[in-house]
Amino acid sequence: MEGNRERVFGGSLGIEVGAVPDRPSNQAVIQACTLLNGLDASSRERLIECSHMAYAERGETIWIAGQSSEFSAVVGIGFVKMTQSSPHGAEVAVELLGPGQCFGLMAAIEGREFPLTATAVTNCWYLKLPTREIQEIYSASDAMKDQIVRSIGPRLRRAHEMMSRLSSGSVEERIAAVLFILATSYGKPVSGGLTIEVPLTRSDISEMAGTTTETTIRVMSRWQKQGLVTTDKHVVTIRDEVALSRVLRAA
Amino acid sequence: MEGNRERVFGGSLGIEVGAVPDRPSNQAVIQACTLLNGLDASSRERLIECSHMAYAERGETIWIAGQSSEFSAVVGIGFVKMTQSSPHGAEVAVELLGPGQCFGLMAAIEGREFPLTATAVTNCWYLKLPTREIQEIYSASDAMKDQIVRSIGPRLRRAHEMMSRLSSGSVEERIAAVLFILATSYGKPVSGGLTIEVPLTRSDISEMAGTTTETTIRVMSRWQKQGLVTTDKHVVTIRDEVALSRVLRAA
DNA sequence: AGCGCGGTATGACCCTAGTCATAGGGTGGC
DNA sequence: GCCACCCTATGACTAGGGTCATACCGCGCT
Repeated sequence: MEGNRERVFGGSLGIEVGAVPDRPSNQAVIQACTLLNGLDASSRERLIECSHMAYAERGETIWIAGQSSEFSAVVGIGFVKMTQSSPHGAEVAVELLGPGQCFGLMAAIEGREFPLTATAVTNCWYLKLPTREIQEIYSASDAMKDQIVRSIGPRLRRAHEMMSRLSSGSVEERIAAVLFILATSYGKPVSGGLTIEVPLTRSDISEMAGTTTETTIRVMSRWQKQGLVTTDKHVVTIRDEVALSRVLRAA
Repeated sequence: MEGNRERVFGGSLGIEVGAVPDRPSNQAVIQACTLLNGLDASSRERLIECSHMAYAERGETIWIAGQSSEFSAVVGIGFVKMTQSSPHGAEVAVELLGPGQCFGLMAAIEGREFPLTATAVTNCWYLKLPTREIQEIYSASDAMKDQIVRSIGPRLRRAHEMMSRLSSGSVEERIAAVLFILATSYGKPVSGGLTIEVPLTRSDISEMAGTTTETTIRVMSRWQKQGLVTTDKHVVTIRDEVALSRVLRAA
């Protein structure tokens, strides 16, 4: 948990990723989380009490796969990626989480080790929820179970879609697919494009597309030359949506 | 729902896949399903009443992605694969289900279209559960929600593991990984090996490994020559587990 | 100032695996 | 009995993209 130097990159759109963002309140984070927001007032109070806010710098590991789950977490400010390490040591990003999203919750409920590694993609604040309390609240709350079931459906579907894209299709397609998937969750329309409001390095993107950094750079710099995308301080903007979506369909 | 011709292949181990297997009772199928077995007696009775058994031949499509979910289903006898179609029309198998496993349940609960296509891998009997009843039972049953949450954790983990294997690693590795994953669910130790109790064509395996039929045939016939695996009537037996597991780790 | 580091950019090389083509065995249909 | 179809098998060709190497830029650290 480091200091407060100003290392601004990704400055557009008020993200200010290099700087340490303001610490949000426990309450605000829990309120922003649909999974927890449905809880009754007393459980929510209790969670607010026993949770504590933590800070992670860009690139910092929040936990590694295999660790026992003493707590799960909710993203407050910033972005967190969940990676699975492949047999060769390469990390494959399987999920990218933004404000209000839970991670490590399933492991906590089931009382097992974290299956994935959590890493901060930007400087971020996250709220640590003690496993004990989560388990108690979970077993008592019908609403929370329902919320979880409903939240997992989309996750599973995204995972299946990524699987199909990873196994068939060229690298170009996969990179384009990653950009569009990110845009659906984190895209904001701006004049002359659609900005993905997460500062990502080429290497981050390559992890998600299941390719190498070099290839991602090659593909994306070609797209930049063709005016399909632009990058400003690690923030990617899709400039020509139709042209980029043609990549998805083209051989 | 076709007839009863005898097309025996996959005869070992009492699977008799070509023949039409005996029709199981609604009750037996629901009892075999951990997700539904936890229900209270009255809900179970009701489900047994309103469900009806259906038959699908090897290769038959049970439903296709995008269809609205009038019912979900439980495998009674046989195996069903869930596939996601990639943008180029190739079907990628993301899950393989055996007796007692539910499919289409999440779509039914959420009241949305099926995200995946369900296809019979062997001749099989499956029980169709009307969406209406499932939704009612779901919303009333705390136990069912809990069961679903717990059953989905492993599915998500398997999906993430497959993602990491698909995106990094050679085709050989991926095929070996598929065999081992299948073996953990459907493997039975036999003298001199570990038999995967599902009759699968090379093409089925290639769908799961995200590669082509030809490459799968090439790789597996080489393994056969080296004595790592054998195939009898589409049933694969791992003969040399340590050698095959070395493939996972190698280059 | 100088160094180190992380990210971007680009070229050369080569190997993996996808594509296309061809053939043989087993099974069901007519 | 013959044809058609599916599955297995194998060869030849090619290209996509992974690997290695090199360079440049901006930034922070000493």
